[in-house]
Amino acid sequence: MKRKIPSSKLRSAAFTRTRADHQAELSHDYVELIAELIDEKGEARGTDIAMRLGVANATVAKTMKRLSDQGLVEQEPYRAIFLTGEGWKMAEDGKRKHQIVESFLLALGVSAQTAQVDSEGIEHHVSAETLKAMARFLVRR
Amino acid sequence: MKRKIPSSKLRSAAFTRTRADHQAELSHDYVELIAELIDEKGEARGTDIAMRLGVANATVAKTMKRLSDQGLVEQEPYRAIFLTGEGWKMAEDGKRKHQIVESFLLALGVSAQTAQVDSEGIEHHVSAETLKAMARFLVRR
DNA sequence: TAAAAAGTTTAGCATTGTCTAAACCTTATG
DNA sequence: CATAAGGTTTAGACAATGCTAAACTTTTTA
Repeated sequence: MKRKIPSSKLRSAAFTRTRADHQAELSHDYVELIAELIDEKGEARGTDIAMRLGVANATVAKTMKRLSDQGLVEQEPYRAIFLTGEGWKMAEDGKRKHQIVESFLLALGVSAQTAQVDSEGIEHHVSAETLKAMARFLVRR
Repeated sequence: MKRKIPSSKLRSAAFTRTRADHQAELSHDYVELIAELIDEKGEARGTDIAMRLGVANATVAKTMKRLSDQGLVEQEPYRAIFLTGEGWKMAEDGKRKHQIVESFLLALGVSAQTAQVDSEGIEHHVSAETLKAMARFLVRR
């Protein structure tokens, strides 16, 4: 009973998804960095986030409000930023994905630096199925 | 004389690149679709673009103005849209990339539908080096 | 060929993510 | 412990991308 999905439908869906993805990606990047900073230093401060991400302090402050509304981070005014349970889950998930993709690219034979940079970009667009295939490749190759 | 690039620098660069990529992605998607429509029907009309991409007519009109400013498309008022030389180059480049990534995912063992969807997302984040590695894999596997 | 239908453009608005500059707290230091 | 230095927040601006509604042009059709 499987019907072929018309490619125009698929395209429109993919395009719509792209828009949503871009917002999600930003959240992921911020959340993952906050997790790293907490691991490294015990807390994540606005300035540190701004510096590492290469954006202005004000941008970080505004983004933190959004992430807070989304239930991903917790923050008191003028204090450092922490992750909620959900935030941690997202960060760990991202890290896992990232590691698989990066290792995969290395195994494929690209340079360490390219693997690092490309995996940041690719990480957010890899479905569970593709991720599994990459993991399989790493084991079986 | 090679110095190790600090990971914070790399991250900021990657993040910055991500922002630029997101803007470029939209242009790419529009341009590639226009190319497809011209191949299929001889011309690309606003309504067709809007329908396939799932956006409003007005959005297409606005985007076309931007693409025109960027020298990617050509258009007379109330007439169909065509690509400039640069536009064609971009479209062909994207198509080539897309095909490599999609074939690669298939070769990796993911389903046809996942390959189609994921390749749309991944395509825009793959460097020349990674693309080459994927092509090599396709040939040598 | 005049009227209806279809397509395109313009106007005006909303949202997101960024910035700079200024105001505001907190921490460190003399 | 007063003040300077350093972080944080707020205000206001801007560009990109999207929308709806209305105006306008082109094409179709009766």
